[in-house]
Amino acid sequence: MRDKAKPAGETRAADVLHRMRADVISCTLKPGAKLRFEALREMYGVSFSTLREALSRLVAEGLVIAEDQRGFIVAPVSMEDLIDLTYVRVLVERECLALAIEHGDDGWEADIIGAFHRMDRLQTRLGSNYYLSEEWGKLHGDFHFSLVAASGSPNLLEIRQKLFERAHRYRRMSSQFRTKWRAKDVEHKMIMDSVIGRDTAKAQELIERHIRETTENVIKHAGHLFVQVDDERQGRSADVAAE
Amino acid sequence: MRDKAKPAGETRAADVLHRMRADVISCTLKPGAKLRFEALREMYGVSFSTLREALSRLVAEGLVIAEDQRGFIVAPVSMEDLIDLTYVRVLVERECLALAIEHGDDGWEADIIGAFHRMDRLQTRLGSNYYLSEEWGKLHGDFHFSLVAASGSPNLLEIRQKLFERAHRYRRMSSQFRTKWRAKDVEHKMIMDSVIGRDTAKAQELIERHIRETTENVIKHAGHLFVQVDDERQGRSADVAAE
DNA sequence: TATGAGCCGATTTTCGAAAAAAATCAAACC
DNA sequence: GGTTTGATTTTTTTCGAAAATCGGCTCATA
Repeated sequence: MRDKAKPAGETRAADVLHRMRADVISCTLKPGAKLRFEALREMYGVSFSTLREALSRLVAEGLVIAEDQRGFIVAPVSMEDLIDLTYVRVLVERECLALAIEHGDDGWEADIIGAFHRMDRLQTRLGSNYYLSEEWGKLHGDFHFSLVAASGSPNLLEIRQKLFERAHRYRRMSSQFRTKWRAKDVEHKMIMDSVIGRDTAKAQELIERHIRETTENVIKHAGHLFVQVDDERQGRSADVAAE
Repeated sequence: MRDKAKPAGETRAADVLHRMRADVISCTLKPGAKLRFEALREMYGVSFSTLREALSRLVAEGLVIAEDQRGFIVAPVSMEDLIDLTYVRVLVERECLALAIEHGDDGWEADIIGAFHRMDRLQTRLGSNYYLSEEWGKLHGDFHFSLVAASGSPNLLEIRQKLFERAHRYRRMSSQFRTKWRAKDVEHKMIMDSVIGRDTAKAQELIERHIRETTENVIKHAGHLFVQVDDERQGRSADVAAE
């Protein structure tokens, strides 16, 4: 992420918002890190007010926390949050799946197959370290979204998307520490088949396991990074600052 | 809401955020209304940037919509949104209740009883038109929150809260047009009793009916206000502007 | 030595003017 | 007559300087 912005069509603040969200999710901006305006201004090439606007939206999304009169920090990660997040995601994803399977039409099925193949193809092309790639993360997100896209509930889908992004940050944390990746592609294939086969119970069962196993892997590989919240304002973070 | 702010402890932008959120929810700022900066600046007595920050957060909360390069509007209301919102709320409230009943302790029960009595007392004091009062709306919200406060899932509670506020806007819309109020207090009492009696199934059943009946009443009394989304950008809104 | 009042540098928060973009209106053209 | 083009006005968006606030430090006092 360097100097000059490229505000193509959208507003400059919206551009910064997108970039900052991506940077938080990908842990380029590390959990718990203090966000100093001077540094951010240089990083994204915009002014105070514009930054502040982007930060404010991230606050409302739960990716950044505002401490009144004391600036902003990247939302910390913790074991408790990961576990809670997993719980809520299971609830929401199961419901989304049921709705989508109920309402989905042929076009929806086609989109799923398309999304799967895009993800699968890139995976083959990138080889064993595919999961570190930013682009694969995107396609993986698209695939999971395609499964539930036909749910017909905008409100639920919006909630799902925010939870997914929060979880992606945890996935990303663990992927740095892993040398071998479990057979996700097989899981994805099975989930897709059960969804298109309109087997609601099985699809829900599979997605739940998929989510839970991912969480377990995150805890196993990245659990040591999590902040143990002390008593006072102390528990800054286990890790680095913005720069 | 007039001129000078009272930024007690919190930041001025946070203060404006709270006031604007209340004004959107209470429909002082009408659904679909264009939000012009000059007018808002006068209304809340702060500068452009500060306003923009507050608006940005409301955007992420779904109460305000940003149209790139064309400013902000209050999120419109619609039949479809109300129905979808109701669906999601039922799902979330049921889950929250189950969790709270499972995890709640004595203190939790005491808080519920306290919240109920505060609401009930004000209701008696205000007489037949209690539901128009801003203060009752607050205590009503507090009561419903107390029921689920012990759920132990911060993420789910946060989602619940935002959904509740969105729904409050619809409730508020209909309350203007109603002369008689159904026996909510009896319903609240029954819900409270089943929750404290740890009867999960019954509590879920009652809260679901409570939500659905409220929605039906909103549709009956305020349905005519909803925007029928036309084709193009046209569907401005059925109603008035900020001032 | 412990306590705390007051000052100083660093950082955040607010402001309103300036730049950019969209909307409005009018004249010219087909 | 109706549509396009271009200038003017209104509204939004961005900027960086100025004000407010915080956190740490010193130093006086008990």
